[in-house]
Amino acid sequence: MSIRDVAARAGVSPATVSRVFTQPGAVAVGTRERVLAAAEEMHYAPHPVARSLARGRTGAIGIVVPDIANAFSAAITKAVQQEARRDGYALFVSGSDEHPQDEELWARAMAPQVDGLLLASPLMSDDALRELAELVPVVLANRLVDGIPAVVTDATEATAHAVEHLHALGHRRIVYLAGPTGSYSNEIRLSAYRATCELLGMKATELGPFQARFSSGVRAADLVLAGDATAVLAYDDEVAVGVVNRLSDRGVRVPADVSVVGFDDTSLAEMVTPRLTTVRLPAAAAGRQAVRMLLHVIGGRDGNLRTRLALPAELVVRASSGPVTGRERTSPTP
Amino acid sequence: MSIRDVAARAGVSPATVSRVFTQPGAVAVGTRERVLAAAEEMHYAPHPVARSLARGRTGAIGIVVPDIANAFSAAITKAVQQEARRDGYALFVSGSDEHPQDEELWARAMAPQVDGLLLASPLMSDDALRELAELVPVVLANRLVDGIPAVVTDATEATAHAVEHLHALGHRRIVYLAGPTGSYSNEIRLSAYRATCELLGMKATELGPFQARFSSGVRAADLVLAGDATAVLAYDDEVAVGVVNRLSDRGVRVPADVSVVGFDDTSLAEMVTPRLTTVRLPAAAAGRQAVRMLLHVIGGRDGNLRTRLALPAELVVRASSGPVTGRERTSPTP
DNA sequence: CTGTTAGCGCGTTCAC
DNA sequence: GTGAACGCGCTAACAG
Repeated sequence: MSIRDVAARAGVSPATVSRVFTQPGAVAVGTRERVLAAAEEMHYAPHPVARSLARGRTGAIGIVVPDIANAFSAAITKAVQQEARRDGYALFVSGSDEHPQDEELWARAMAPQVDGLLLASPLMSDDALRELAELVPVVLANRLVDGIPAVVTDATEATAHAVEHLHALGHRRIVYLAGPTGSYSNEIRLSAYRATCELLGMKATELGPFQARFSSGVRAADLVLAGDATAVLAYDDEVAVGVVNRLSDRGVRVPADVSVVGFDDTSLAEMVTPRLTTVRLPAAAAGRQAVRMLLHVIGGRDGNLRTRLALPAELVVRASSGPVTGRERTSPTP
Repeated sequence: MSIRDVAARAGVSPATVSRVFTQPGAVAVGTRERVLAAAEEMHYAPHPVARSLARGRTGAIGIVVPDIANAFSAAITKAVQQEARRDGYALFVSGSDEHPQDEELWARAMAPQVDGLLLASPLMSDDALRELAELVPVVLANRLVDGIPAVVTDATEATAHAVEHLHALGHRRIVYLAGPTGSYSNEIRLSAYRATCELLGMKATELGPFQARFSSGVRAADLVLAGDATAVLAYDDEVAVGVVNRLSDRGVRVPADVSVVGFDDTSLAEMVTPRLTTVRLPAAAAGRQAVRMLLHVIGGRDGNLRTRLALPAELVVRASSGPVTGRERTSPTP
């Protein structure tokens, strides 16, 4: 049942049927209704693949995230999928497992079958990114590269707030648990952390790099305890939760002995005990805006959309950060 | 740069170029290398859309999950994506937000642009499912419908183990927090719960239905406390964690006063305090097997793959379940 | 082993 | 407002 069958059934040419589905206004009302009726009866719908070939557009976009199962990636993906769907676009998803090479591989594999690509927190090189952007419209999320449109969640200010918050609680030795090297998010957080420490006259100490997962936090916790820090700024919520867990297991109380702050404010943050103080990143908004930007680049959109957008983050104070009381150079019970 | 350009450059016909990329063995070595060289120089790669149209297959499969951001859905999706990629298939993803109608809508939207569809814990009717399966190869995950291939995680036995576990700890009043009505997982859990209660001479009590999310658990906790149950079997980990949180907030200790058991064993289970006793569902294995089955149905696979697979679940005892001590008809401090 | 011939199903000029 | 003709890029059936 192709366009020809419908045409025959309705007594018109295939071209007219095509018009009915692409520019209904250009067809006489009577003809249109006759065609629609025929299509309805035959359960006809335009074949997406044939349409793609003829139009040169696929009606699909793709997204590559560091880890599909990671709560932050999932939050972005969810928003992206919803927004894409609103415009009739389907969404391809691929996870890179934080491997720059896989990332590039999957991105290139997707490129020819989509109208545009969304890269979330990509780790590949600027050059690789630019080459990719030659092949297909690309929008970056949480990464900045000259010449490529991007949406970033800007945690600079909020990170400063986090450090100030801890400082105000009396903390003078705060350690930052670094995320993946080359990650834009990590660089922003790290530099804001350093700058604020300097501003407040504290020494900046970093541990890592760590992969953005729970087990990294567990491992990091022992490293933290080996030092004299009273507060931890972890790369993301998962790491932070790992830290809290291990600390608790070792008898160190949070926040009485050590304060812990995360990043992202994924749903996890409110589910753990104590509830996590964290820097909230607008994942859903970023995902939505990235799609808008991508569809704009792909074309068809009117109005001038900005090609670079920074969405501010925000410190959310909960229960994992508190005043300094316990751990003053006294080593914890192991 | 199409197949014709490469053909011209290599001095062969388009058909030969096509063969080089589809059945290299059928082309003389010399010719093949000449073609490959030409293709290389011109950065030629077969156009996926044109290929799809000619072959009648898209090289993509789709999955519809209840909620992209849900940890269990994400775990399945991740495994599915990895397995699909191994066979060169791209993956479309769509979330239904647990709305049966959206579910059907997105599934139908995907149908014409994929070679097969994976439906995870679908809520739509059997008939809707069968109609869909007429349109495109379908494999179900965690749902059983006559005539449609399926992979299910079978929690029957493990649910019994969970109830026995609680019974052995001295619990005699266990309440089950039901998940979405019409959900296969919920039905399995519920009936196994009832059967085991009966077997052990306990009254089965249910609350719900609840949506599979944290906030549902929070709400459910108060309902639980209004009754006299000493143990809770929650539809899934998220709900269980919601229960634990609210219980803690109300001064009820877990597991000293009330024991809580979840389902899924998502990463969440090990991240919360106390660590969650839960029935582990083999999400990744189910995802992988579902893909294998789908690709088998789509065709090309040899060997006889079973069309229905049940993967056993397993009770994982952690810290949220313990002996009855506290709550013996004494109402908790609000 | 290779080339020729036909489509796959639709969109889009052009005339009418 | 409508139809005929051509092309999107590739694969498949048939010759040779």
